[in-house]
Amino acid sequence: MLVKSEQAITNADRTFFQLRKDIVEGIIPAGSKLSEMELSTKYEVSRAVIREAINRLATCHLVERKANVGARIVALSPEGLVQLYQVREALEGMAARLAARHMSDKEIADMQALLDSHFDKVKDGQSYYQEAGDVDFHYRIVTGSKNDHLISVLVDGLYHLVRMYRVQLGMAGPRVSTAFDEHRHIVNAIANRDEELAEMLMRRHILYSKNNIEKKLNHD
Amino acid sequence: MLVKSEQAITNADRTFFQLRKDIVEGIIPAGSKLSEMELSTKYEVSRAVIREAINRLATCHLVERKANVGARIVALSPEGLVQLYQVREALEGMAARLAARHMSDKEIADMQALLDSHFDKVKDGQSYYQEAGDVDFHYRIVTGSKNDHLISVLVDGLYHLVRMYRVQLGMAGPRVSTAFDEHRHIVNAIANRDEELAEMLMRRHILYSKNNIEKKLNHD
DNA sequence: TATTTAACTAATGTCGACAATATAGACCTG
DNA sequence: CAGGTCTATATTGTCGACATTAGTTAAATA
Repeated sequence: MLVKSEQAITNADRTFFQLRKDIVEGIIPAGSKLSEMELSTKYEVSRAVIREAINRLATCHLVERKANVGARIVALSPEGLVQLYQVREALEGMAARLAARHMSDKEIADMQALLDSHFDKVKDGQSYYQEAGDVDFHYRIVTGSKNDHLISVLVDGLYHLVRMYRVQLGMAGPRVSTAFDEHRHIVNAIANRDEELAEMLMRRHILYSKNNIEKKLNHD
Repeated sequence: MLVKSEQAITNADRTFFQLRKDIVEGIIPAGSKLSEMELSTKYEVSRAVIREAINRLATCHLVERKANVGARIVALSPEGLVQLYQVREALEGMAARLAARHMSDKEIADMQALLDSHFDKVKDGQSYYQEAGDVDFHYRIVTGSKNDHLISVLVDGLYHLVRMYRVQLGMAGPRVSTAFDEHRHIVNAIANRDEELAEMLMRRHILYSKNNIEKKLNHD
C-alpha cells in the first residue's frame, strides 16, 4: 500500500480533493449541475477557489464545462464505461510493456511480495482488501513504466473516473481469484522481461474486467 | 482539411489559444518561466484570465505548475519525445482499431479521397502540404474512433506537444513518400474492417516516425 | 569567514464587487 | 392559440486589491 499521497498545499488543492471525493462517491449526484455560488458557500471558500477546483475536475473528465453556462458532473453510461476501458486497455497495456523494460529488479521483487500478501488475505476471504489490492497492483505497473504522460493521464485522470463507476454502480463484486491469477501472470511476464507478453496479458486482463462489468450491468 | 476549428468564446479562451500558439511556436522559449503579472500586461487581460489560461496549458502538459512558485514551460528533451511517442503509439493504435470498427463507409471513402489529393500534391513536390496532410490524416483516424477520451487526450493534449517538438526541433524533414504509403496501408486495413491490422500498422507507423526523429536528433 | 537568522521583496493565492451573458417568464402579435 | 420578442434575474466571466508565501539580501553571531 504505497500509493502516492497527494497532499494539499493551497486552499484550491483542498477544495479540489474534497470535491473530487464527493463526486466520485456520489455524494454529489452524477449528472447534476455545479453552481459556483452554491459550492462557495458550502465549502466556505471564494468563488475563485471553486472555479479553479472545477477547472481541475474538468481535466480529470469528471465534469464538463460550457462557457457562460456552467459545469455539470459527467453522466455515467454503459457507453462511457466501454470507452473508458478501451483507453485503459491501450494505456495500461503500454504501461505493462514499459514496466517490463524499465522496472528495477527490486521493484519487481516488491511487487511479487505484495501479491503474496494479497494472496494470504484473499485466501482468508478478506474481500475488503480486494479493491485496495487491485488499485495498488495497477498503480505499481503504471508508475513502473517510468513514463510521465502515462502516469499522469491514468493516475491523475482516468483512475478517478474508474473508481466513480465502481462505487456508484456497485462493482465490489467477485472475480477475485481469477483476477488475482491474472495479476500473477502479468508480474511473471514482467519478471521475465517479456514486453510483448506483459502487454498482451494486461490488455486481456482489462478486457475481461470490462466484460465482467458489462455483464453485471445488463443483469440489472 | 476539416480539422475542428475550436472557437474562442470568452477572453480566457482567446488568451489560452494565443499563449498556446506562442509556446508551441517557440515565441516564448521552452523551459522559461511564465510570470502572471508580466503576461497580464503583455496580453492586456487581468491576472485571473492569465491564471485560467495557464491552468489549461497545464492540462495539455505544455507547462508545469508549482504551488506558490509559478508555472514554467516544459523543457524539450529526447526522453520527453520518446515518452510522448510511446503514449501516441498506444492511443493511436487503439484509435485505428476503433476506427476500423466504427467509421462509416462514407467517412472511410472521404479519407481515401483525402489521401488521393495529398498524393497529387506530394507527387508535385509540394512538401508544404506534408505536415498539414499528416495532421489531417491522424486527426480523422482519432475522431473516427468515436471515443471521446481518446479524442480529448490526443487532440486537445498530446498533439500540441507533438507540434511543439516538430516546430522547435525543425522536423519538417522527408520521410514523405514512405509515410504516405504507410497512411495508405492503414486506410486500406480500416476499409477492410481489419481491426488487428489497422492497430498494428498504426503502431508501426508511429514507431518508425519516432525512430526517424530520434536519428535526426542524434545527428545534430 | 562561514553560518544562521531576520527582514525585505516580489511573486502567487485569495477575495469581494462589477460586467457580460444565458435562461425563464411575461407580454405582444399574427 | 402558436410563435416570437422583450424584459427580468440569476449565473458565469472579469477585474483590481489584499493576504500569504518563497526567495533573496543583509545583518548578526560564533
